[in-house]
Amino acid sequence: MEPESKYDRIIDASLALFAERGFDATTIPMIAEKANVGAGTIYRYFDSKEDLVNVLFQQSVKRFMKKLKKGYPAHSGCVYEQFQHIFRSLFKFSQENVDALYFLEIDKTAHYLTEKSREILNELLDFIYLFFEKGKLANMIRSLPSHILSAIVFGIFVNIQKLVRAGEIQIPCELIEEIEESSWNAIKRHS
Amino acid sequence: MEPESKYDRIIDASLALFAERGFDATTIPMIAEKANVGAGTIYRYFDSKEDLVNVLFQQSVKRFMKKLKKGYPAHSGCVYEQFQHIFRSLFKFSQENVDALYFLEIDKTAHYLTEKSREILNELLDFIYLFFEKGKLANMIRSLPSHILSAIVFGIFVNIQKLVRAGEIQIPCELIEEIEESSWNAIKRHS
Amino acid sequence: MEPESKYDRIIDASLALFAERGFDATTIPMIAEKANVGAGTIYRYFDSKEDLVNVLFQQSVKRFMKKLKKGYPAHSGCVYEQFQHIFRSLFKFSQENVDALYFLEIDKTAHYLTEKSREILNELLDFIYLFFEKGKLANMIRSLPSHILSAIVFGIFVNIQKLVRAGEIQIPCELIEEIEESSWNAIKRHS
Amino acid sequence: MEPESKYDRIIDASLALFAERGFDATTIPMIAEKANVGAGTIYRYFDSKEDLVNVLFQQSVKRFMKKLKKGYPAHSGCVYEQFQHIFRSLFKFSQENVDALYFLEIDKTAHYLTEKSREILNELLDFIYLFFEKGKLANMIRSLPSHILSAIVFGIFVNIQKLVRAGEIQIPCELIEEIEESSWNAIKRHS
DNA sequence: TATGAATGAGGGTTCATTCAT
DNA sequence: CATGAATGAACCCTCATTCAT
Repeated sequence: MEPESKYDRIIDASLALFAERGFDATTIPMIAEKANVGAGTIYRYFDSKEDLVNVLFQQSVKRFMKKLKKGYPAHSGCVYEQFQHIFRSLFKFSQENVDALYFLEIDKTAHYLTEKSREILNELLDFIYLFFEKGKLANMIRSLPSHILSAIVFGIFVNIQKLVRAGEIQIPCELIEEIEESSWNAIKRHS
Repeated sequence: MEPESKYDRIIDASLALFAERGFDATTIPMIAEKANVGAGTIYRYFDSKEDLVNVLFQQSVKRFMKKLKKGYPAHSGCVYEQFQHIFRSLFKFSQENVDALYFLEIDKTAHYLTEKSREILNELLDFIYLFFEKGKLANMIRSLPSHILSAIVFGIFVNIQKLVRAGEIQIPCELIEEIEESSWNAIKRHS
Repeated sequence: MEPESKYDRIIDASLALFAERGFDATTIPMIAEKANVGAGTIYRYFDSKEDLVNVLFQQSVKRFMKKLKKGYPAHSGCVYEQFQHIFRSLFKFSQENVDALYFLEIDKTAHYLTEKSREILNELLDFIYLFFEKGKLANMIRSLPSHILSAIVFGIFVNIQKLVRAGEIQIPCELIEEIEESSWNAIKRHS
Repeated sequence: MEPESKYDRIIDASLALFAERGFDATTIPMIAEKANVGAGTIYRYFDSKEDLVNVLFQQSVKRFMKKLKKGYPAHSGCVYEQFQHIFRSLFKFSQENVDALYFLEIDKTAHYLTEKSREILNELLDFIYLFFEKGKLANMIRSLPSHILSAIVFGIFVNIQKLVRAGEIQIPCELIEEIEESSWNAIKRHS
């Protein structure tokens, strides 16, 4: 018997496969084999393949948001400190689950996402956008639309994470401060 | 009769569909209908769906590379000028064909890419990497691995382009200089 | 705990479901839920779904046959009296168990019936046929093959019973004498 | 190559199988094999298995209704003549297509029938009911609800037709007049 | 004895690909 | 050359049946 419960094995296997191949190219038999369960077993835990991906999506977004909000220096007023918190949350999150980051890369318009999933993603985005709005008011952040600023930070991070998953970078830990600074430079206001 | 040749119509239709829906969610009948040809006709020009996507991929990468090399200030020695050229090539390329950019967003590990396609992508990457290596030697670029620097620039651009295609940004033309500066700030050496 | 034994609850639940939905559209989980037992429990009492339906079939046919034979005026010689007994047995049987009648409506060629079940049905038919044969000899019954005469009487009754189960007739009790007469008219010899 | 078109072969094969085994016990592979076509081919002609059965149902009911209305002595006023027409239409219809009669035996509440199908069946039933209503007014028909009278006539005919399909009766042609009379006796008013 | 989680064969259906026209 | 009807492998999913508890 495997160390994990069947549910966990299905979660892990499908997360890995979705991250590697995408939703449409991942088949239920693939997930079943990787999770070492029967194909039918997946349907004891999830209504459908679509349900499964949405559970994973919502779980991932919620976990990231929890990590983000935990210890967020909302009242320090220091924009850079807040940025650092966001960036390091992203890093820690990706360290804990390389594959879950796949969902932060997903297009909001992905055809298999439910309305509920989109709502949850929007909660995350609202949080991020708020940071940028405040940062702009404080004259610390570039005067760009918040969704563009967001696209910049996440674009950088997610694209680098792809390299990690592809095995092209072993331990980005040492570089992470450099990348953090680089990201900050991308969005900060250069007086 | 349509203005374009059947071959071109197939190319255009499949490019648009792959960009909109992804490879796996795009079917041959969909392409045939959009291209206004019979499904069988596609197989007169391409061996398979996989062949088609690889032709498109290679064509897109090659076109971008051509644009990149044309007028590239290789000998000026000015790193910033070179960066500007790269960034503006990217922008012009995306202006001329919104859909082709889909392939610059594609993971090198996409399950349908052939070895040949990966090689061609690597040619592009080598060019980009060379720029970064020289830039680092010239003390103009951050001391980060070149594939990370590349991931930063392309991560920013492609992620923003997603917003364009999603219709969330109407005319990024006005913002493009801002974004260019932002990207440059992300990679340049801040003494 | 339910009033009935688990066996009885399975019998009742499956009978109701087969009558309502048919054999093929009834699933074991459905039966288990309605009977308030685990799905596996059904297999402690029956070898298979097919076995279950055959047990029900045979039980139903036997019960009806028992009712038919009980008090049958075999020696009165009065064909009409005998017919009345048959018809009223059918009616009483359907009153006592609306669902069991499902099996008298079943085609002898139903794909899930075993040879044994067919034999038992034939025993019933033989009894019925004998009645018709004697009735014809006594010049009381139309000169038609017995299986046709049988098809007439059962066709009428079972088809009307369908209306009852569909809820289109509330209380056929008042009409039953009319229907009995109608059925008798269909088969009796009109001199 | 078979004599019929693929469409016709699918129609014939599925009609035979539905009549023999019922909707739920008939599988698409079964139909494909009997029709000598690929399974996928069925979906070029029908949206789904449900669509197929509804097409067959509506076709059958419409054909029967057409036959029924053709030459119907609506204005003769002679109830017996009208009954004869109905009965003989039923007979001719069953002669032309043994299997199509399956659908006149179908429960109106069958889970796979669409609303459209039910409407079409109701048109047929309205026609039949009207005959009975007029017959009762003319004091020629028993004073029973029309749907019961209808159940009687169709119950008889369809049940006998089952014997034909089971191969238990070879040529009912000779007996048909007897059966017609028998059916008439079942519903006519015996003064 | 009783359970229901687990299974995998087989259901309905889609779609990349072929080929007769 | 061009087509689209035809195919069947493989998709997602259900459910009869088994078996560890």
